[in-house]
Amino acid sequence: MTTVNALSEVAALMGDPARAAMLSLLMDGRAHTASDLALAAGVTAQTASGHLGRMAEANLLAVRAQGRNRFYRLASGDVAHAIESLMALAGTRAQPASRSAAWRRDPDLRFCRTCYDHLAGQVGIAVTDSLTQHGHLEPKGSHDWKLTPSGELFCMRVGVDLGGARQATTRHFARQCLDWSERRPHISGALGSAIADTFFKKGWAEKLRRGRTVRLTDSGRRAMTRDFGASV
Amino acid sequence: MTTVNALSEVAALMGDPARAAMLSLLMDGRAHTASDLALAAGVTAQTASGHLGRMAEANLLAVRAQGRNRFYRLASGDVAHAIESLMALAGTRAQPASRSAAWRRDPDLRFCRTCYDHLAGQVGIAVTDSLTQHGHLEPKGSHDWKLTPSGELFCMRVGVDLGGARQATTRHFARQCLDWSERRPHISGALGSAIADTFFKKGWAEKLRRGRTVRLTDSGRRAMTRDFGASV
DNA sequence: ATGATAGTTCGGTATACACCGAACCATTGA
DNA sequence: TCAATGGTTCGGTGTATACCGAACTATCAT
Repeated sequence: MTTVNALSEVAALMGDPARAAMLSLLMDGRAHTASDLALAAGVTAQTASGHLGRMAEANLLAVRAQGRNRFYRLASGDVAHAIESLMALAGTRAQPASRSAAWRRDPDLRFCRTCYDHLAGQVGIAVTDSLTQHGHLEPKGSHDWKLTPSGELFCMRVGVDLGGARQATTRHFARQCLDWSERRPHISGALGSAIADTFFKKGWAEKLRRGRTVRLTDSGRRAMTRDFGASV
Repeated sequence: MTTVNALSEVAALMGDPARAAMLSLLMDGRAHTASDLALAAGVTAQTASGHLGRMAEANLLAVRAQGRNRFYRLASGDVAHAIESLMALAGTRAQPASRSAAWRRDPDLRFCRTCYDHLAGQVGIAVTDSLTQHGHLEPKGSHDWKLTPSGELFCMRVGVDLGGARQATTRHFARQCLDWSERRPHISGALGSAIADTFFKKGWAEKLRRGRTVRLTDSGRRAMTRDFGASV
C-alpha cells in the first residue's frame, strides 16, 4: 500500500515530459537556474517553478538560493541512478545525453567561463585557490569570504578596483559561489566581479561572442603564473 | 529530445497507482494472471487489461497465454532494477513487499500447491523430472510433452486415469506449465490433472482448506520414493 | 451444444493536472 | 529611492487518461 503509492508518486514526478526534460538536463551533475530549466523544458517560468517546487518537495531536487537566482540540482546520487536506470529501460543511453554532453565535452567552457559577472571554471578555481593559499582570502561563514590585510595589498598591487567593489553597499562583497563543473567554491560577489573586470580590462581574458566561454590570453597565462603563482 | 520523451514515457507508465500496484506484485519475479493483477490493483478486469496491454506494449511486461489465462511477468531484470531504484528513492524497502513476501516465505506453498488443477511447486517439479528422466515423458514443441509408450505403462501401473484424460478432446493432453517459484516447467493439461487426481484419490496428497497449498501425506512421500524414485 | 470463466474492446464520464496570463515578492544595481 | 531581473503564487482553461458498464471472443467443462 504505502510502498506502492510511494513508487507511483516518484515515478509520476518523472513521468511528465517537462519535468523529465529538466531532470535530463540536471543529469550532468551541475546546478541550473530555474530559468535555465524552464528553457530546457520548453515551458514558461511559472510552469517551471511549479514543477521544480514539486520535485524539491519530494526530495528529488536540492535548491540553493544565490543572489536572485535559485539553483536546482539532483538531490542525490540515488536520484541520478534511478533516472539512469529508467533511461536504460527506454533503450537510450543515459549519460551522454545530447544537450548536457555538449556542455561537458566543451573543454574551453570547462576551462574558463563567466558565472553571472565573475570567473568560473578551472581559472576561477585557480584564482580562488591562489588567494586562499597565500592567505589573502579566508572562508567566513558557509557562504562568504573574508579579504585579509595581505589580500587588500595584493588586490591593490594587481590593479583590482577594491574601492569600486566596496561602493556596492547593497551587494555581497566576497561570496562563495559553487562551481558545478569543478564542484568547489570560487569567488563571486563584488570582489569576484572586480577581479573579473581586471582580467578583461588588462587584456588577460576576453569573452567569446556567443555563450559564456571566456578565453585566457597569453598575457593572461603569464599573469596567472606571475601574480597568482598558478599554472593553468 | 527523443531520450527525454523516452524517459518520461516509461516513468509515466510506472507513475499510475494501479500500474504501480501491479508492478509491485510482479516484483516477486513470478508470473500472475490478469485477474490476479486486477485484484491487486483494486480495479476492474477491463481497466487492468488496458494497463497490462500498455505495459506489455512498452516491453515492461512479458505475456504468456496458457489456457484461458494470460500470465504477465516483468519483461527483464532491468525492469525490476528500475522499479527497485525508484522504490529506494521513495525511502521504502523494495524486495520484501508485504504481499509477495508472504507468498515467498510460505515453505508449504513452495513445496506443493495446486496450479489450476494440477500439482506445482517442488512436488510438481519432482514428478515431472521423474517422468522425463525415466523416459516416460519427452518435450514436444515448446509448450507440450509427449507421453512415451513406457510412460503409458507407468501411468497404468500407478493408477493414473489415462482413458479419462484422453476423453477430454477439447483440452491439451500434456502441457508444459512454467512454475514461477521453481522457474522450470512442470506437467499440466489433462494428463497433469489426471496425475493430480491420482494423488488426491489415493490419499497421497490433500488440499488445505484455504488457499492453494497442498499437503503431501506420509503415504504420498512413500509413493514419491517408491513409484517416482524421488525424495522430497 | 450449453454454460461458465478469463480476458479484451468500445464508448462515455469524470477527474486530475499541465499550461499560461497576470499579479506579486525578492534581490540587485543605479 | 526607483527600475530591472529572477522567481513564485493564483485563477481559469483545456486536454489527457483512468475508470467502469456493456458487449464480445476464446478457452474449457459437462
